[in-house]
Amino acid sequence: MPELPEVETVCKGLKDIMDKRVEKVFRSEKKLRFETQMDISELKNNSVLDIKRRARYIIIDFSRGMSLLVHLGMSGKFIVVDKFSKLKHDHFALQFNDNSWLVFNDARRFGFVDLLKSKNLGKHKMLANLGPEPLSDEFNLKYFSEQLSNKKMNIKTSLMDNKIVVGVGNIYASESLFDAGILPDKLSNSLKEIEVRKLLKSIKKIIKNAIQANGSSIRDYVDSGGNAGSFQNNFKVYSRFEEKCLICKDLIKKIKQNGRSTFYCSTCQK
DNA sequence: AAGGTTACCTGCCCGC
DNA sequence: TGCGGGCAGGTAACCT
Repeated sequence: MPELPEVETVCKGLKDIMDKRVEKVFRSEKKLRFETQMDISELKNNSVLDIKRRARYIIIDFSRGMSLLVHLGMSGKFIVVDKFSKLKHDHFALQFNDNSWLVFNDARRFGFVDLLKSKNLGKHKMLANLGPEPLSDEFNLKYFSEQLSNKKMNIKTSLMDNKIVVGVGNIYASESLFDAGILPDKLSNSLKEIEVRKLLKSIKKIIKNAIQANGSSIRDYVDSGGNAGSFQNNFKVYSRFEEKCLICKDLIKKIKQNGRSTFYCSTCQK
């Protein structure tokens, strides 16, 4: 499901649960990506101190030095509801002292929930080797040029490499390359400085705009309040195979790169 | 050792 | 209507 703008939107919505105290915990029988390090019943009687995002991971800090690390995978939802109805793909839930519930629902179960000591977060295998946030100052021209100059793989695959920059997934990789006017199958180390500069700017712009639109909803993405995003209305190429390019009217093309669909305009992108 | 391929899952949509 | 194939927003363990 989610790329950075979607996870950011979910996180913003979760501010509702700030300071609430956990009264009950629920875990389904089904396996997620992996099991929690600590027993989730440890959360009982502890309060939510903070909610953060790093890359596509959601971090909820609780009292007594515990943190919940959550990834939504492809199909995960993290929703606050008044009544918990144990739907088919509900795998984890917390009931708070005001009787509201925080529910993790994930049909494909590529996501996970982990509970660990906050001080161990930095060492967590999923967080330890991440590149910079796309909107941060560390993601700058010097850094980006250096990273790409080492890479022989196509530029679209590099954009989706979390060691280079986090949070840019299949949608925003295609959209950023279109915005920058760069063909997705160019080799990363073949980009000229002016192209790297353009691409850097486009990634930041697209991610920023998508956050403002509360993310993109294609099939089933919803935020913590159950609301869809609207950035799908701004797609220039993604999921527009054989539709007219909004700029030049030529037909949008689709190719497979690393097993994932890439959309682009062969006239506007060089 | 970088870079490509496969696995992990369920659901939906399309063509036959 | 049913069934098989292909596809889906992610990540990392495997191979070469």
